[in-house]
Amino acid sequence: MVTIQDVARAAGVSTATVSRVMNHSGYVSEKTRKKVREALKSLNYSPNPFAKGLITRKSELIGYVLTNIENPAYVPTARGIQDAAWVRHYQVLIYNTDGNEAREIEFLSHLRRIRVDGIIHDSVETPESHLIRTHLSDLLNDGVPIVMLGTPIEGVRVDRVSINNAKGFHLIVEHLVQLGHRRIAFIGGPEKNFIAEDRLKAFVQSMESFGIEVDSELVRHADFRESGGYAEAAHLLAMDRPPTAIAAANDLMAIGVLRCARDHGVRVPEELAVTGFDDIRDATLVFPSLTSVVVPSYDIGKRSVAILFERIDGVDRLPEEIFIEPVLAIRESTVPRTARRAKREAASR
Amino acid sequence: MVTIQDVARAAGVSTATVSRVMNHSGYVSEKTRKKVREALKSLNYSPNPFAKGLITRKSELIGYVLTNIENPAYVPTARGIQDAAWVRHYQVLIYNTDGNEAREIEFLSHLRRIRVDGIIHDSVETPESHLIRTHLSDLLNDGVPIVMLGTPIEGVRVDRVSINNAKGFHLIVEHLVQLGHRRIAFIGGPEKNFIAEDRLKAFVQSMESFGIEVDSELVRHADFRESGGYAEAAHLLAMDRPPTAIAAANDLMAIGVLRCARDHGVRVPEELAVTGFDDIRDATLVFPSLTSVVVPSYDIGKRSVAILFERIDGVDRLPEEIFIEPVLAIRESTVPRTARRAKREAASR
DNA sequence: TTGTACGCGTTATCAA
DNA sequence: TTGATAACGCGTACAA
Repeated sequence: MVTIQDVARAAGVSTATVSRVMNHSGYVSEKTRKKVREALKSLNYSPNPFAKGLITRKSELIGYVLTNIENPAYVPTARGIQDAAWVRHYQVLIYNTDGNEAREIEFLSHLRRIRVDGIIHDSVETPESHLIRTHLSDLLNDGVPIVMLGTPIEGVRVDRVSINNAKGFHLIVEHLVQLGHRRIAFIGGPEKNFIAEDRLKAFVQSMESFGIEVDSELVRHADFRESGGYAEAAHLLAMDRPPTAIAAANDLMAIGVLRCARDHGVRVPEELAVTGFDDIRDATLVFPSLTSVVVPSYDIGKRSVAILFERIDGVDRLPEEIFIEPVLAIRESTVPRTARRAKREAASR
Repeated sequence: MVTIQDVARAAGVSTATVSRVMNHSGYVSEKTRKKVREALKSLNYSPNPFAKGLITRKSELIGYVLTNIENPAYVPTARGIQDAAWVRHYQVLIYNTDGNEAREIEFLSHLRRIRVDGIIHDSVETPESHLIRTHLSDLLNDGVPIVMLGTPIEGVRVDRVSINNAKGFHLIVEHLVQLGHRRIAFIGGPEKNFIAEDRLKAFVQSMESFGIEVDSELVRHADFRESGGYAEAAHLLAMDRPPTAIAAANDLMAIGVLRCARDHGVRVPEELAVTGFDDIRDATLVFPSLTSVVVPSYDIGKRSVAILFERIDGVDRLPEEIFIEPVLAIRESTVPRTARRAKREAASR
C-alpha cells in the first residue's frame, strides 16, 4: 500500500507538504501543490484511516441502534440517517438488538470500542435492567453524543426526536368520529412498553376529547406484529357487540386486522373501519389500502443526524426534545373508494 | 481516554504483558494475568482501534454495496450479512447506489480509503461505463476480497452467489401450465439489464420446454417497480386477446399487476393468474396473496459473508459461483383459497 | 515469564 | 512556504 512517504518522495517534497495539500491546511505554493497533486494521482494514494484516526480521533462512523431493520417502519429512518451522514462522508453502522438486552449491551460496548463519533438510539423496547443506562452513560462520559429516537432511557438526558403520538391519535379519532364511529377499539403494543403506553394514552385522551368514554373491553394489547393484530381482531370481532372501528397502534397490526376481517367475511370499511400508524409502504400496497398516520421517518433520520453533527462539532447546549407532527393519510380502510371520489369531486367544485 | 500504558501502570506490569493478556498471546502467569484483568476492568479499558488497525491492518468492517435498502427484496440479505458478520464482531457498511454510477464510484473509493476487509457487491444495474470495473479491480489488487450477488461485472472475476433464475421460472411456468394456462404474459425489467435478461431468458426457455411458443406481444419491459407492473398490466388487459396469466420478474411489479386487475374489475385468480419473484414479505401481506418464487435472501447474505471470511482469512482458490436453488410458494394469486384447501385435504387423505 | 523498544502512517508543532 | 520530527496507542521481535 502506498503511503504519504511514497507520495512525498515522488513529488520531491516532505510528508508535511503532502499532508497540507491533502487537508487544505497551511500554505503551499501553487507550483508545489500541482506537483503533489500529480504524485497523488499517479500513485492512486489514499491515506491510512488508522493513522489518521490516531491523530484526529474521529472515526467518521456513526452507530444506529434499532430493534430490527427487517421491520419496515425503520427502513426509511435508516436511509435518512445514511443519506445525511454521507454528506460528510460518514458511514453508518446498523445494530439490530431484536429487543435483546444482552445483545444491546454487547453492541454498546462495541460502539465504544470502535470509537464511533455518535450514536442514534432507536428502540421500541423499554429496558428492564439498568445496564443499558450504564453503558450509555459511559459513552456520554467519553464524549460520544447520542440522539434518542424511540424509547427514552430513564436517567439518560440527551437530545431526542419524537413523534407526537397525541396529535397522531387525535387525527385518527377525529377522522373516525366524523365518519360516525363511536365504538372504536384499540389494539396496542405490549404493556410496560413506553411507546405502547404513549400511544394508548394518546388514544384514550383523544376519545375523551370527543366525549366518548373508552370501553375497556375494547382496549387490547398485542406485540406490534401482524399476527398479534390478527389475534386481537379475532377476539374483538367475536364479541357480542363488536366495534365498528379498530385503531391499531402500528401498521403491521392493522394489516393483521385487515386479514382477520377478510377471513371472517367482515367487509372493510363498510362493516369495519381500520386504521394504522407509521404509514409504512405496505399500507398502500395492501387491499384495502390502509388509513394511517404518516410519520416522516426519512426526515426524522436526517434530522437526527443533523443534531448529532452539531454535537460532534462541539455545540454546547442543554439536551432538547423535538416533536415531529404527523399527518393523516386517508385510504380505503376507512372510506370506500367511491365515497372518496365523490368527496374529491364535491371538493373540487 | 485510558490507554494500555495506564493499565500497565495500574497493574504494575509492562504494556507488552497487558497486550498479551488482551490478545491471549504469549505466556503470562496466572497471577499476573489476574492483576491485569483487574486493572483492565477497574479502568474500563478498551483498546484504541486506530492504533490496533495500524498494526493488524484489519478494520473489521465489510461493505455492502446495493441499489437501495428501501427495496424490501434487499433487507433480508442485509440482515443475513450483518448477522454473519457479527459472529466475528465485524460490522457492515451499507452503500445505496440508487443505480447511480457516479455515486457508486464515490462509494468504491470510500471503501478503499477506509480499508474495509471485504465487500459484498449486489446491484441490479448493469454498469455502462468501465469505471466501476476499474475501481473494483483496484480494490482486488489491494487484496480486498469481493463477493458478487446481483449483476456480475464484466472482467471482474470473483466469487459469486446467484439465484438459479432458470429453475425459478421453470417452477412458475410449470405451475401455471398445470393450471391450464397457455397464454402467459411476462413483465420483465429494463432492457440491457443483466438480471432482467436472465429472467426473461429463463421464462422463454421454460415456456419452450412445455412446448408453448411465446407470443412476443405478451412480453413486456418495465422497471422492477410497482408502478411499472401496473402500467404494463393495463396494456396487457386492454388487448383483444388478453393473457390468462401474468408472470412478473419480481414481486413489486406483480403487486402492481394485482392492483391494476382490481381497478379493472378483473378477478384474480379466477380470470387472471399472477405470479411474482423474490417472495418479499409483502407477497404474503397483499390480497390476494402472491404466488412467488422464494429466494432465501437471508441465507444468501450469510453465505456471502462465509465466503468473504474465507478470503479474508487468506484462502487461495479460483473464484467460484454458487447457485441458490429457489422454491415455489403457491398462494391465492394463482389458486383460489378454497381450491387450495380442497387440494390439501385431498393430499392428506 | 516479563520488559524494552521499534514501527505502523498520519497530523501538527516548531524551526528554518 | 517548506521540512524535520514528535506524538498518537498498539503489537511484537528480541532481550533478559
